[in-house]
Amino acid sequence: MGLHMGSDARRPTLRDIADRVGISEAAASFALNGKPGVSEATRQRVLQAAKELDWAPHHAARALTGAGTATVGLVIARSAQDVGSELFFHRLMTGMQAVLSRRKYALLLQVVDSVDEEIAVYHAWKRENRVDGVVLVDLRRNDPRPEAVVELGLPALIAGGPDPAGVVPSVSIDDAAAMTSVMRHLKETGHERVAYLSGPISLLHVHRRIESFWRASADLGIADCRSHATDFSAGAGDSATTSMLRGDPRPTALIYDNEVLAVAGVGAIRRMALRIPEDVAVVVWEDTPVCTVLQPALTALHRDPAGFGADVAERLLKVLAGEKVADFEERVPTLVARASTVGERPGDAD
Amino acid sequence: MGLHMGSDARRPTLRDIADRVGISEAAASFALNGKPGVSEATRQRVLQAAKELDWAPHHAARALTGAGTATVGLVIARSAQDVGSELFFHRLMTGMQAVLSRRKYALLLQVVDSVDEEIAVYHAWKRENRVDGVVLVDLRRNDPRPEAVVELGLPALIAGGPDPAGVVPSVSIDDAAAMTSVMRHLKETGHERVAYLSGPISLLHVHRRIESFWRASADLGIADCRSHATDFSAGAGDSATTSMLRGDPRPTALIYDNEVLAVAGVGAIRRMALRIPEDVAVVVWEDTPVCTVLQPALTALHRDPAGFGADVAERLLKVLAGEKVADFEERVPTLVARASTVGERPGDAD
DNA sequence: CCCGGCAACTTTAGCGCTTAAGTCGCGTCG
DNA sequence: CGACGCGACTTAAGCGCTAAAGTTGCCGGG
Repeated sequence: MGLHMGSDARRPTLRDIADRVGISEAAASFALNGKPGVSEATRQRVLQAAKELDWAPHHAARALTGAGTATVGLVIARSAQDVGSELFFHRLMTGMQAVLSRRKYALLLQVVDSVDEEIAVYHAWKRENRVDGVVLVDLRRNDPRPEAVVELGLPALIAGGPDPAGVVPSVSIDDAAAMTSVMRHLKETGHERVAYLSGPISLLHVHRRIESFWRASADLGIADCRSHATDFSAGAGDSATTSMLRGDPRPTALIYDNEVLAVAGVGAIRRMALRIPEDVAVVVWEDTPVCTVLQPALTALHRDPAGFGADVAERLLKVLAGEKVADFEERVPTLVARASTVGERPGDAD
Repeated sequence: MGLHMGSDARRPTLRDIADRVGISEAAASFALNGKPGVSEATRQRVLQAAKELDWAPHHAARALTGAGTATVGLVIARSAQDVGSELFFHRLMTGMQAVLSRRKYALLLQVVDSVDEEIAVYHAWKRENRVDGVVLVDLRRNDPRPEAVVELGLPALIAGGPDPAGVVPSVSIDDAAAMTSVMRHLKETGHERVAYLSGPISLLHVHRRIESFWRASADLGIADCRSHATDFSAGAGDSATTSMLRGDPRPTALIYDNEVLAVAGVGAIRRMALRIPEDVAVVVWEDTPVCTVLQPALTALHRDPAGFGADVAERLLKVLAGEKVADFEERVPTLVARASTVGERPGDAD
């Protein structure tokens, strides 16, 4: 029924096209790749034949002759995949995909348990020639990955750099500026005591945020600041919030490094019968659907993971094309002020 | 520094191994693939040489000789990727990966905007020989995809079936049983008027849930039931909740099809100054971190997306191996009763 | 003692495509 | 008018691996 093309219908090859047009395979190849060596007339006939036969280059065959694999790899270490950042990851990936697929590149995904395994995957990919390049995410302090991929000769790009060692180009998010905008906002809304509940310091971006937190504290003259590292879990969010708020004097504003932490924190705040934002203001470092839907809505740092992913992919493709690419800094995340810091403002059209 | 293996160091091939051992390429190939035709002694020497040279089969070369591509594809249509289900998807994927990578399979990912584009991707993958098989997600009513992959001769498996047409095997979740358990729970906690805020009926699983909802309503004798389809958005969750609760008599329990809907709904409920669960009980069809962290914690249907993904991958691999696989039903999601239906029970250790 | 048969290889061919190195006819320049 | 250059192809080789079809050398049976 209809044009039946079962699995047995051998896919067309260059041979078929060549035969149909009455030329050699090589000529057909030239024509299809826009190379010189065929007349325009012939080229057209080849193109036509290719279309009629529904021909497409055999991916493996191409890869075998030296063209790349048209595939980029992404390894997700399970630790980087805690519940708080899954959404971010997912969007990063889909963002990457948007540009990759436009360029006919595929995304190869792998989930592993540790950084060591991750490096093992890079080895395997390289040995088997499975990918042309990889994206490194969630850099840690003293991360062995940049060195590893360089040594392997595996083109790479860091999502969320910059690379301290400077050996792998990166696309990064300006955590310092973002933190500054958060602190400025808190300063402007009258806070003098703010606590930052961060993720694990082993993560490079967390480390940077903490540094900026203290710098901003100094620069803006916010006298009483404290920070506390968590493991990103709800439990940690709850207990850290509780102990912070037991302090005397207690902080008037809390910054949470992710959504899970924040929602747990809000729960703890409520349990202590404190009001948001009158008693404590809350800011979250990631704008997720939950932020807008909670009551009060949470002021959040809004970034664009998909756009980030797109930039990452774009630059990785440049690396693959042999271009030297410089480190790139994303647009600074914007602070979206909501009720959790500014209170209900009826006229707050949005 | 250390064992340097720059990108220029040509990767070893069968030739290298053969030379080193002093046999032919073919013999080496036999040895490495456990085929008869070489003595055990030789086989060992080949294996040894392969290890020493850090050899691995060239993926493209293998694919070219008829072996598969050791890659399975997954296309995500952007519509299926609304904020409420991103988490589910992400976990599904990582679950698939767990089994795929163990078998040396890779996951190829693609994001598209429509079902048509999705089918186009399958065509392209097939033509270019990029994948051995694909996973179909988020089946709709009259979905053209099962037919399409069959016609293409592209092995496939449906995640979240069963396929109404019965042409593609599936791994499915028993929505009917799940819905029944929800309804039974509500009946037991004394509800006689329940409203179901579902996703779009065009989705097969939503359709099934709605059907089961009504069946359960009849079976359990829950007199006053109503259901309302939404687009999964927070806005819809808010407005649908509001209008439901304006009904007279108003429902005493609300079932939400996903997290975003639920959180928005809880917001609306609060705005109407109703108490949870005293005035309205709430159940969510997906257990996410937010459920446990909200106050009151939300009773939720807990499934295991990663386990689901693993099952899907496993069965797809069987299909690829040429085995006939029957439709498979996952363990029924379990209802996790929390404060939003049963109230605060201090003795509720967990 | 010769031949079939078998184990243990080797040779050859080929997967689908690219590319370097021809080949051939034709217009052109000295 | 002949060598030369060039456009338009064709041939051949090869990417790394697999698999079918040889090729040995050795052993046992008739």
